[in-house]
Amino acid sequence: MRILIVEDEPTLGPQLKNTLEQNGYAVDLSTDGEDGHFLGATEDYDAVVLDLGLPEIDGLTVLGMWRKEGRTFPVLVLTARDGWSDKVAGLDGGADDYLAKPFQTEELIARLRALIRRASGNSSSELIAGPVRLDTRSGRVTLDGEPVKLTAQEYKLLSYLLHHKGKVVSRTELIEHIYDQDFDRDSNTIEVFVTRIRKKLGSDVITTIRGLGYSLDEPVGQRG
Amino acid sequence: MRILIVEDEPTLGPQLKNTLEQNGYAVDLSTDGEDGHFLGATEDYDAVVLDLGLPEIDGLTVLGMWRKEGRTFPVLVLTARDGWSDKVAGLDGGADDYLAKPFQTEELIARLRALIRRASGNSSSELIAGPVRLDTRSGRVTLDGEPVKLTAQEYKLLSYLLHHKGKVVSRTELIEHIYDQDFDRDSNTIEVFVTRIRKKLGSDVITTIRGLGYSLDEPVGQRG
DNA sequence: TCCTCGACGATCAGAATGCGCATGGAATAA
DNA sequence: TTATTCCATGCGCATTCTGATCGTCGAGGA
Repeated sequence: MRILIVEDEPTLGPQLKNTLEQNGYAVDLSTDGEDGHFLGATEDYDAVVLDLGLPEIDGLTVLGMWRKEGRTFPVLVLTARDGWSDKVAGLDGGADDYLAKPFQTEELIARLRALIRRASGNSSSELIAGPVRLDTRSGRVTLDGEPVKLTAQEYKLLSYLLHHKGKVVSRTELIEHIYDQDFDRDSNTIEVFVTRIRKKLGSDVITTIRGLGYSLDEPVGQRG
Repeated sequence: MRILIVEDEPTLGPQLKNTLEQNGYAVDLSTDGEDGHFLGATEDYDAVVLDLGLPEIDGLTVLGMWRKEGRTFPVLVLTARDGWSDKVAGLDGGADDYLAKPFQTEELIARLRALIRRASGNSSSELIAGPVRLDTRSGRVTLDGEPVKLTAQEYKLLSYLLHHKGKVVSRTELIEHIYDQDFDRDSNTIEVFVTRIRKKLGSDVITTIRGLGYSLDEPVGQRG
């Protein structure tokens, strides 16, 4: 899952980025409205954390532009003030959730998780595909009930596939959502991690659609 | 489905081509207006992605020329962000849809899909012929509800026939729309793939019109 | 109506291609 | 150091293409 943070405070921004990365997200950080807007318009994010009090362009304006341009990613709005009116304005302006500063990072993470879950149409925090279960809250993965130890990247990849179960996910899409902005697209890392995951969880968990990408639901073999 | 991209930016162009090819399209890329116009005038495309800001000849001019020459393929116009007037001019000039740069590739793909669907007169993303169903969004094919695994080329061929249900499609037309520019036209690959598809989906799905080509609905021979 | 012939399409098997997989080792982070 | 991630290489196999052969349809003549 890839997240954009638009936050100008010099300490809070990097700190958030760090925390979220430790929680298994790929994070891009932007410190002003213009750059932030550009990133949100070009790159493909699973969620955005947007501070309303930005220099240059106001956060609400950025949000409005995104929505006008048809961007649908969930946006979590941060505001400094007691800003009750800000909250209203934010939600009206197309925000999906709202958090008043100061806040505890734990809460931010919980809310982000919920946003991403909702956006991908899942109702539970536990994602299931056959014998594999992934709990987005604890970050644990089990196979037939047995806990399995996944590395960070393995987890990210599996998580993204689980969030888009049934859909064919191209290698490009995986790269875009697992890594942040600057990453060399010409490599076979995705294949490597798919191989690793298959070794740990069984080879039939992830289906290869040759020439297109990977998928989680088995495309053939249902009966009735 | 075959698509022409006219885009001069050295990174965006190839990247788009790559993405679209991963999504099962045959793609030709042209980097300037003159060449682009020539391709659009001579070859047969299912849709065109046209950047307005081109060197030499302006994109709008190219579009105008095509329309004057009687080209009817749907055109998706790309323009720089502020270009509100560009949008109006583009739509007036015969464009079918409009996307402001920067944009997300996902959205481009979705819009292209919609354009091609509309151009072929289909209203749903699901194409149906008898017991066969093809969902253009997920790329899945089912026979009597059972999922069927098709290879990339098989899928392209079937997809084109479904988009032109009822029409007799010549072998040449199929080759032109399934492969990109440079492909040896003298081969019997089409026959081979028709055979393969018939094996997977039943021999009565595709009707042979001797001397002309293939067809999906039998144009003659309904009863009652 | 039947037969013959020619042309076109269908099918098959082998060859070639290219994609995806696996592995080991280098680079990096913890 | 140890674990993880990344990269490069070679290999295997599914897919695609080619060429040859077989089958079938239809026209024309008797």
